[in-house]
Amino acid sequence: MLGAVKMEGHDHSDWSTYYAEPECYTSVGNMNSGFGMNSMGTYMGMTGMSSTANMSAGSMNMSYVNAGVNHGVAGMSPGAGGMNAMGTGLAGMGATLNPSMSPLNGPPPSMNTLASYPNMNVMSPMYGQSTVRPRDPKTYRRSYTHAKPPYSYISLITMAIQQSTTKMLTLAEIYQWIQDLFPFYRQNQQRWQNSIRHSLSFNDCFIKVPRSPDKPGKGSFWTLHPDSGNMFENGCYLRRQKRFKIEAGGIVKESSRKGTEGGSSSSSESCNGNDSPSHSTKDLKSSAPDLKPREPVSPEQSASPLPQQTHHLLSHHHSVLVDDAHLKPEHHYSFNHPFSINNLMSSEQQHHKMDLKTYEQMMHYSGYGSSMTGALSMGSMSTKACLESSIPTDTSYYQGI
DNA sequence: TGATGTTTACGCCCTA
DNA sequence: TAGGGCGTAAACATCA
Repeated sequence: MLGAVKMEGHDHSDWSTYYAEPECYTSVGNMNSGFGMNSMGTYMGMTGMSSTANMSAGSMNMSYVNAGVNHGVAGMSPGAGGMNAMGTGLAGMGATLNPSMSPLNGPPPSMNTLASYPNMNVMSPMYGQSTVRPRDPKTYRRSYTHAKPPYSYISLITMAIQQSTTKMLTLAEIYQWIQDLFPFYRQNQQRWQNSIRHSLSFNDCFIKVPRSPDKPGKGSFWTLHPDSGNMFENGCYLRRQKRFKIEAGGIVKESSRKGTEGGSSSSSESCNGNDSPSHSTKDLKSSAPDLKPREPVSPEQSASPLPQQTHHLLSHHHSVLVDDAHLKPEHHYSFNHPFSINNLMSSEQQHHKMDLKTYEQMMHYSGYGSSMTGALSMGSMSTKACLESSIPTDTSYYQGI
């Protein structure tokens, strides 16, 4: 299934020294059991957590979430406690984490603050200068901030777009989001940014939406194809099972490629079974240049400023999100995988809706390998209410920061 | 001029 | 081993 994630640190001359020790994040290859947490946890490094045996993998994942949330392109400031709901289910973790895990020594970390940025400093590789366990700087050289995240560029782009309130980002915003979230990408920008651009252009799952004339600026907005939602099965943002491909004629296909990446598909089935026939997906992509731009507005406004076509596109998307998600377990916002964007980008509302009972159940599953955990990360996201809470119209998360 | 966007090519790795 | 996903490089075009 998911391929092993190769550690890539091409430009670190002493890369091996960073990961010479077993704590380095390893292959996510065998996802069957405990994949998510093992791999995520190892990737994350969790320098401060190595001494925290009780720390569940799930909690690691959650900490990762916060990084994503707090560093979103929305300009959210870290540590605002937006992820309180996440903490809701982490009562047990507080004790585990504190005080050793908290660099603050300040306000007693509520469940809210558990998820806040300061803790991330300790728990996240991205901000990997642990303040918890002082080490000899000469001997402690591992820097997980330099670990390449186990996400493909497509995954990163998808995550960035999905976490944005408007579900549209400019290229620069995507760059910024990635860099903010993953310090690894603060270097060698030319290389990975080229890959990002390549991914955006090459993959049909990304749609370019031109700016409106009254919103001048560089570059277009990029959004996700409405039918691309299930590229990452189970929400695992590591490697797509199937590529989202739009064939001539508007058929969403799984592609095949050899030699040229754009090779046409041999299959005519719609992407991952998401056979939404309501519109021509080809049109969505091919006609993207014709789309009038979005107003970079709040989602509440998104219903109107968007040009007809774009609006149609997005509203279709939203309706799909709401309606289809309710019907289809494998939907965008039904991701229940440890590497799910939901684990990275869980919204306050989502976690509010994860009832405590569910969480308690979760906490009884020590191993992340349990199929429970992934779903738990999303709590009751399978419900329409939760799904709706995650659709773009819901900006309260950002507002609450 | 630099950022953005498109396209082609190639290699690596994984899975069936 | 072929097919497919992905990363990377590079050339080129367009645009602010």
